[in-house]
Amino acid sequence: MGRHFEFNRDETLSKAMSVFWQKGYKATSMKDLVDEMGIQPGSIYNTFGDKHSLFIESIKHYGEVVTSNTIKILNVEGRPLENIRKFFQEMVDRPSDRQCIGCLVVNTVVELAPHDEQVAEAVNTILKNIEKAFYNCLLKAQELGEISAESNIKALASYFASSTHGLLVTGKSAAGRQQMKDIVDVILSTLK
Amino acid sequence: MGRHFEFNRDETLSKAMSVFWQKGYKATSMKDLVDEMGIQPGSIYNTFGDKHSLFIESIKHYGEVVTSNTIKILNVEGRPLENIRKFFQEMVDRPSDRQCIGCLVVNTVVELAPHDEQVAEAVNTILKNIEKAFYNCLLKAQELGEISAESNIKALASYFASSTHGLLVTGKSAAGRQQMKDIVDVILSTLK
DNA sequence: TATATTCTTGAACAATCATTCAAGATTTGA
DNA sequence: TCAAATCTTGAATGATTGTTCAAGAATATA
Repeated sequence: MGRHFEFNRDETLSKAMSVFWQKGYKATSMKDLVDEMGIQPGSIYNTFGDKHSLFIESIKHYGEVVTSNTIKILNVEGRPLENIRKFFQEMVDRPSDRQCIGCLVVNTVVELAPHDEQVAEAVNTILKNIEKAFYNCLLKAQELGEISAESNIKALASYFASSTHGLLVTGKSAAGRQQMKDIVDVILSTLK
Repeated sequence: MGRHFEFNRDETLSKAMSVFWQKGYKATSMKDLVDEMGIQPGSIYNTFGDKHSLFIESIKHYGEVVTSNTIKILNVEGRPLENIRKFFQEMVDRPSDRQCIGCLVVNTVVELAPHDEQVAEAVNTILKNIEKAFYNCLLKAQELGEISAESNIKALASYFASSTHGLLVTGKSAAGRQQMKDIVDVILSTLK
């Protein structure tokens, strides 16, 4: 009983996520959120709590929607190493505006994680998922004999995750496509 | 003629730089700067202009003092590849609080560069210097026969710079020392 | 239809933000 | 010693911040 919600919770959360992704946490004002989400402050506070809680939810939403979609390619059946190559190729092929906004998780690690325990926890969960995806992929590659049984795939997984972060930062600066391609070539050379 | 300055310009600039480094641009308030720099708003505005100008100067100061000191190791005479290894070893050996604040340039690339042309320019200048340092080091390695003449040292220089950014992000998250060491081992394996 | 319940609105709030400026302090040159 | 010049101070400014809340709108049940 009572009045119905006039907006879809997931849709507005997704819009909030986009604003935080583009502008960062501190630079996003409640006015920005009101404008973009299309609902008034009261509805935001009633639905998501305060700005900080909305941000935490936005990060989790990012992990469930954006990140999990990005790393899906690593789970494709067939040739694991080829999946890793495609993953990095994908990072190079992004249009320049997409390079500029980078990744909400990496952006947040840099801006907030060291000063905010709650944010750090939400972000680290996603980071672990990324690393796990690389690890599982490398494990399959090892089982299929695509890489040596002596390879330290735990170290390799951490390395590919860290390399991804590096590319996301490099993509945000004035790096051109060719430079990104060069870097990816070297990153992937560790698989030979 | 007239009253003398009671503070040293470079010293206060260095203090401002430290605050921005620790907290980021948006999260640093004028009150923070007044507290840390030890001078009143009027003196800050009189000496450095507004907050944004002070930030630009802080970045340039960082490039001249911190970055240039960090990459100095790449120019040491003798065995260039050993210099690169020492450079990355240095990144691993940093204490955890140093890992957390990361690098002002990388922090700024992520937080501001995509939305602020002036900042982007100041930051890109430093990024180019880092890459150039790697390039010159690799060039010497090639001349000394430490690496093959066929190596694409331009790509390698971009790669090492990008890898450094990745490590700085990884260091800001919950990564432990062993994980950082593992990553560095893989990064350096491209030199073999 | 009447009442209770719940969501929406947006004006109002106190706190904080970056910035300014007039008054006071200090120094130099006359 | 006086006047001009320059730096320091910190209260005041208006804008913006995140947040609240009372009034209005919509729905469900009785």
